Amino acid sequence: MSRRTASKPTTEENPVRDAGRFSYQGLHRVIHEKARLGTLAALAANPEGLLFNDLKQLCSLTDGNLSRHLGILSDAGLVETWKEISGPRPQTMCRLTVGGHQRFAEYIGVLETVVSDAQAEIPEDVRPKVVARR
Amino acid sequence: MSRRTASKPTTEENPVRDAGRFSYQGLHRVIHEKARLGTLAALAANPEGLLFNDLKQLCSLTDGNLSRHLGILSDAGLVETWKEISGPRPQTMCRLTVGGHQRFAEYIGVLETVVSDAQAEIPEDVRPKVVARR
DNA sequence: CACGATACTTTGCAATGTAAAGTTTTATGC
DNA sequence: GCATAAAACTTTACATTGCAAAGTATCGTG
Repeated sequence: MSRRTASKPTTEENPVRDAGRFSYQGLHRVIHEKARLGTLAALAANPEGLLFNDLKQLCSLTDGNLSRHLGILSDAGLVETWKEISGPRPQTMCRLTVGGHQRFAEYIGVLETVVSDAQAEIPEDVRPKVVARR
Repeated sequence: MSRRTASKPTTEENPVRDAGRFSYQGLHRVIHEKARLGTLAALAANPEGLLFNDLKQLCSLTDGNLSRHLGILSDAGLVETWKEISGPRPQTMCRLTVGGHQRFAEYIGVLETVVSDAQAEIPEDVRPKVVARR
């Protein structure tokens, strides 16, 4: 079991032929930031939208933090927010825009590439398994 | 084909039960930053190590940029660098440390979670396929 | 109608990603 | 053999931005 499962190193003998191979241009900052990535993932998992407070809990963010990140995501056209008047006081609802959904999907596609690049070289005995949560 | 393939929204009716579900604590900044993620992926793909310049090309980074990021990765104990005197002038070689390899693998494990979280809710027709490169 | 709670928003600081300029060492032309 | 250029990094400075603490506005309650 000492042989690596993967093929020989990608760049063996001539690394420059693969210039830009690991630049991951698609990892745009607006989405890549951890808090916003979590936010988008939560919204993607709840297409009907989420209340500000639920989103806050799901992503373990403070009020100020979520507010700022939502602002950034709104400015980027990835999410939309509106006031909902169901209940005692109005609350902010948010959801992905159509474009946001698309761009998030593209970003995830790049992440898949990163993961498969990495799995090609990380031996199984070191690689943690993905397990179901809770 | 209009039904979503995934189960009902994770947080339906009671989002708070899933508090922290999308906080992605394992996405540590040292690794998560795009330039460093690319650097680590390149080094993981070349376990024997890479020259400063080859790494620079592979990740499409400037000299100063790579230098700084390598410094950060070294300080964090993820990579090690040394001078190699093969050739006309000494060049810097870098490779993952054992711990760096391990921590990178853990990080990738979290990324897998992010990807599978996202894939659960992104319909296939919007989801870009992962294709072989070049 | 004062007081507290809820639901955010704004502000300020500290961290850091990026590029331009600087440094050191080695070849090369005159 | 000295000046100039190139290679290989390193340092510096600036602009961005993530985060938390403080601030604001609205609503229920006694």
